[in-house]
Amino acid sequence: MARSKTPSLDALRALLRDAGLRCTAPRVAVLEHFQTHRKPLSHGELVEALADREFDAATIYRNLIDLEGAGLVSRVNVGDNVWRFELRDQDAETQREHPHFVCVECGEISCLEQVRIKLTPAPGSLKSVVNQVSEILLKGQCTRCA
Amino acid sequence: MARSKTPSLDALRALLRDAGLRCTAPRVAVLEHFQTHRKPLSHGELVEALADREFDAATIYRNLIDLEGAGLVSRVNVGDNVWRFELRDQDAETQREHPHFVCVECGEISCLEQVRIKLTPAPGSLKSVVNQVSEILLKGQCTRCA
DNA sequence: CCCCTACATGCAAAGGCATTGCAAGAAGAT
DNA sequence: ATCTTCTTGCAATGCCTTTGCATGTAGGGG
Repeated sequence: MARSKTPSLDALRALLRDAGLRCTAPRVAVLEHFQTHRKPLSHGELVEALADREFDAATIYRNLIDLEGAGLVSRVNVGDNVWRFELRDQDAETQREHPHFVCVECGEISCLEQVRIKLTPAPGSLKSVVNQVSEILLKGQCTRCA
Repeated sequence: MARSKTPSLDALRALLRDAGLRCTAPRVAVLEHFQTHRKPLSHGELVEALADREFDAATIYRNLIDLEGAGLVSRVNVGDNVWRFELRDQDAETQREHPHFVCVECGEISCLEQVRIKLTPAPGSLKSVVNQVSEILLKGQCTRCA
């Protein structure tokens, strides 16, 4: 099966159905937008992006929560006190959370899909506190702002 | 000079003065509290902790901002959409930002002072986007919640 | 030691995003 | 086609963050 680069609406509907969610216009629209904008988006950004569809903001909000609950999107916080959501990789077990990088100057958010991060336990603190790392956020300066 | 374990009020005042800030009761109180509670605290937590002093919440809020601007405290966001502040290491150049770890279950925040983190650029994405990393946040499960 | 000015505080209010209650509406099974 | 259950719209609330403005005070100068 080819990697569905095509935002086939039917595929999205199937995705929703399989997740146990009803296929409603707002949900499909949200998923479709994520499909074509593969990076963390806030509720507000999504509402604005779909403004022409005239969905209620609360509906989109609850859809994001629902999609998160269904595992279709994941919620990330890049440090500006605004929740963001992004499409989760649905490819079976390939599914791996990736670190995010936020430029402290321009605010651009990047998904570091390819980067490996290694924690060196050093002395004692790490092992005594950290059991498992599930999310990584890096902040700094991006190359464009350098 | 010994590492000032003593929350000497005079030392705190000097710290403020050197930072170009006036020594007011709220500021000293805030710094003193940080001195004895060395971990990220939110504005709300601070207000509550200093409730008996009856400082205005807005005053404490602005003090946090001022202290941050002066480099005495740093602002961190552990992913719960609430700003937190913590005392910054003032020891000359020893001063190094450390990664933070937040347990997604109990919410406990840990400062990983000793941990070294290595980013493996892998393919292309890292180098093309990241110029400099200044802040690291890890989330996961702590050993107590394991 | 008193005076002055710039900076800080208190009080109040506004803004933004997150979250929820409720009645009307629509998806999907029968 | 009908019915049940999940969703949507609309409105309102809550919490945290942020700011305006008049009053008060720290700290330098006289």
